[in-house]
Amino acid sequence: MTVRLRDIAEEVGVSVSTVSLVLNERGGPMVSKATRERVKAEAQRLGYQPNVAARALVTGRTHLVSVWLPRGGYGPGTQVMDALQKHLGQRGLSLLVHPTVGAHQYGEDIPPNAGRHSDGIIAVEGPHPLSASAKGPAPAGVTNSISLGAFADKRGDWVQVDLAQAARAAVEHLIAGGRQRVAYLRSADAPATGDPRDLAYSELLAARDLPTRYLRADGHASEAALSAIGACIAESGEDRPDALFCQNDILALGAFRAIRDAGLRVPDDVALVGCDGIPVGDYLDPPLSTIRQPVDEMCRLGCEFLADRIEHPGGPVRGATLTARFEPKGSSG
Amino acid sequence: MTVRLRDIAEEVGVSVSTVSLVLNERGGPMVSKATRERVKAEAQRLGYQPNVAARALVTGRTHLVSVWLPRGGYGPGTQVMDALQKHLGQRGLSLLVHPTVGAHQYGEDIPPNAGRHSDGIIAVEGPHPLSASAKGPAPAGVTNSISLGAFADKRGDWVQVDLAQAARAAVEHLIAGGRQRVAYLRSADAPATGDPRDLAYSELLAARDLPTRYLRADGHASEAALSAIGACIAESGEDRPDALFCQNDILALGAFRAIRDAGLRVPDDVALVGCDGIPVGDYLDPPLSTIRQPVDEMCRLGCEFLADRIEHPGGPVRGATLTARFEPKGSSG
DNA sequence: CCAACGAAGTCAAGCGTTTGACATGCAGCG
DNA sequence: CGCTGCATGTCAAACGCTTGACTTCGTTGG
Repeated sequence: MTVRLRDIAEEVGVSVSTVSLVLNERGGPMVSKATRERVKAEAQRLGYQPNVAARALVTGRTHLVSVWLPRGGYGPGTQVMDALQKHLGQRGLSLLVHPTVGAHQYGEDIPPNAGRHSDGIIAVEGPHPLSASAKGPAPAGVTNSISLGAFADKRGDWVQVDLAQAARAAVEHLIAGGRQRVAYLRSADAPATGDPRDLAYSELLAARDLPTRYLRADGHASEAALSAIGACIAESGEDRPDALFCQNDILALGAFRAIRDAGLRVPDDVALVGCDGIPVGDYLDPPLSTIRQPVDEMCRLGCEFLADRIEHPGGPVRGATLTARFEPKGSSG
Repeated sequence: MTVRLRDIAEEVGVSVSTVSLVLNERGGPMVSKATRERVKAEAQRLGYQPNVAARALVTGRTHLVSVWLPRGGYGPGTQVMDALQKHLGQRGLSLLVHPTVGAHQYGEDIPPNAGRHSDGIIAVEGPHPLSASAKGPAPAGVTNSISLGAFADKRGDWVQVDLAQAARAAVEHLIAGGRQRVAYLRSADAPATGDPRDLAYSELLAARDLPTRYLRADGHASEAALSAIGACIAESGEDRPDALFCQNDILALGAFRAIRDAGLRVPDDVALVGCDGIPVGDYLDPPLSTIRQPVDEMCRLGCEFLADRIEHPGGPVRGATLTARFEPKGSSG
């Protein structure tokens, strides 16, 4: 059988309360040094581990945090998870991961009792679970949550990654390289409006009187980009884009291949810029120009804000803005 | 406040037990259709969601499953998580993810109470948590676990992916392509012995009287492969390998780049084969030859075995072997 | 010598569910 | 009319832990 507080208490000859007091190092009534030592030793010897359910029942805290993470096309997913684990772990919290259908919608992937298991929710590239825009069932009993990413929802705690400057830098870099027909490739799954990449693109091209061209991949996956760009090149002839700004690196990967499949070269024939800074980008030939997101810092702040809110539910709303950096590499000329 | 069984009971005018009985559809005492409807309606109206901690305390089940997943260099990580979520979700289980330091060792990443939160553990490319070889603290109260992957630990339930045939096919493919100096690149973090890729390599080369050459990357990351292969090429001169069999795709990625950085071409100068079948492999130029793991099937079976064991802890040990497939693409000529 | 006090520890209620044992009422039967 | 049997429901203990209120006892100050 698993060992309970009572087992330790009986062994040592004290009450259950005393054992609890000792093991939790609480400030309550005092326990003599001698008893404390005996209790600790016995707990150690028996290999006691608290029953988290019982503890959660009375304290109302589980020391678990739910992470709602876009599935599939979300490139930085692994980095985000590792970073979150690192920072949450330092505060004694573990990760309950719910991959969701996509950015800004939660769908069927979140069980209705999702909120009950955890002390808080980290919505990566998604709105706060209770917001009107959070499609899908609102889990019961959720009060602590934070929204992270480029599309952070600011109706609660948030950490936003500002892509605007980097996006402008990227587009200007393409234009400065002499590109005349710059296209923008976005995923059909992404929020349609307010994308800072899109904004930078349309603004800067308009300012130079260059034509814009919007391409749409049917989903987040590389495959979708592959067929979208393949079709675009096939039907455009000489009019095909000579530069491509992709909403994310996964799409860029598909575009990369479509360009080569068409017998064209990157960056000579088509310059390519992605977004996110996924690790494999550096290992392509040529390496992928990208907008690198400060994933670790974003997660660090997010964990700090959420952990603080869990401790003090009534505290003021907190937010922070980080800036992404454009990193030109070989793929953009 | 959150709504409890008692709130529903008072509203409807029945006892808490009755409400519990209705909501759990248990076979116990009968409840009239009329009451049942009233209870359900009221639960719906109040938005009742059970307190999982209280339930876990009495039933001993949390409906959570811990996944111990190698961090960093483990390519199929995201695929595995998505597949596990899909299959566990169908059985009402959610995912508690613990990224660990690496295959076959758990280290500091597993909190000592990890076992208490979940009904079972899925050790991906790792030994059963209670095995002697599971370095790191053995979490208390763990009885249900399954080991998944190429290095499945068979001292409990397991699903193994057999790489042997595919590895032989890969090596033979390289030899058949006329390669004379085939090298094998492995990670220093991987288990040193019993690797079927290694075995196929050494056996088949010996059978042909071809020289073997072992290269070692200092870790799982592409970066480690980059410097290992870079150094190898620099110091070998004409003697450099003309084919490279990599323990996994992430390493292959680094090797890919090192080869190009040295001014050599894939596959003309060096043929390349990886292992795992990570999604990006298809988008490289040329696409990466790889040994594709049946990730989804592995996860499906793993979830089935584990879920069954959770239901019937005393059942017989179960195991299954799946075979990986060699998929030659452009990178191996 | 007695009141007051602090240190050390215990009591017991309560967290929200589940569940086997029991209660109630009514129909049918001999 | 008393009994059995069934349908419908309630009781109350238990799960393991936390915590505010309380007890006990030895010491100290007046």
